[in-house]
Amino acid sequence: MEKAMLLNELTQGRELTHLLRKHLHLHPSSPPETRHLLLDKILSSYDKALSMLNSISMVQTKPNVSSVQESPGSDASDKNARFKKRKTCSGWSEQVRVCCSGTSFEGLLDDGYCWRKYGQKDILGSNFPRAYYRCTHRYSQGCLAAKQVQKSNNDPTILEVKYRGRHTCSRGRASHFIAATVPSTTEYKEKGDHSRQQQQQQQLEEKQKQSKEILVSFETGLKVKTEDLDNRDDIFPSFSFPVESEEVENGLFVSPATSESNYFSVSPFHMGSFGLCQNVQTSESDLTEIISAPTSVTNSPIVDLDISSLEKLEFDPSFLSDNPEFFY
DNA sequence: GATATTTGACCAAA
DNA sequence: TTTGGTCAAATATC
Repeated sequence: MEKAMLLNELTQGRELTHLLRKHLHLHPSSPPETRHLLLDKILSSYDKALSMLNSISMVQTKPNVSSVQESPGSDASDKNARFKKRKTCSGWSEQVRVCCSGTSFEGLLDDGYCWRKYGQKDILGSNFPRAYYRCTHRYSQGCLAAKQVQKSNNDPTILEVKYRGRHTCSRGRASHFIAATVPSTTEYKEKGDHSRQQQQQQQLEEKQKQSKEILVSFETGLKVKTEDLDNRDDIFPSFSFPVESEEVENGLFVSPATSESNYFSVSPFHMGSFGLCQNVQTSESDLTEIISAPTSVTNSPIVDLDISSLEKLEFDPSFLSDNPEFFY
């Protein structure tokens, strides 16, 4: 499955390159923005492919990449365990990409938990520093959840967030970012589990009514991607876009059977992922539709597009493969 | 005063 | 020796 996705990404990159070439040769007077967008897409596609390769190699070399929380020495509250873990072994296992079309990330980073920043580092080869956060309740409740946030090299509007550990704290905040649970919802669609999916949908709708503030954040433009990860069954319970749901806690939202990327776009300005180019208005009901949009998620490899300015390029991934002649 | 953030230093893995 | 992750003192904010 990952191989197929990888091929898909690489194929997409190749075809986008052809498209760019076509633009350069046949439409030399086309606006430079279009070319830049194509370039961005190509880079994103290869980015994705590379990250897939990385995760695959991680699986091969480290069969057990489970949450660090379960490994000894990861409990930083234990002073004696200080520095025992390091980087690649440290188990940053869940990666989410948050893209903001605006200038502020704060709302998007508010994933429903209380995080406390404890460090920041310049990372070699990265244009932007990486910030380290841990749960505010680390010491009061022994919650070991942590995350690191870094702007993407290729696209500073994208935040790459890696999560580690589970939240064991009793968070007292309203649930946020329902959208984050969407991946699983779409999984159900894929699997044809309609009844369960309907239940999820109802729950989503209820929760949406309870958290209008989320919409404000969404209106600023948000893309969330969960990249796959080997220990999928550990992702969503510890995934830090919480939903106060028994089902979530019990894993109904958990353990997607596939390793496809899950990608969401809920911005009227960023409805750009392949296959998710419907017109969108930002309202609660529409948000629900967006969230449940099946095609956008599993069929859409992460490609950060801003189709708003690239309307002519709207297409579906299947279109790419079904219509290779389009590019020639 | 309590809590959060910043930032230089430290540690250990690579 | 380099570099990522963390600590903790200083500083800022409420």
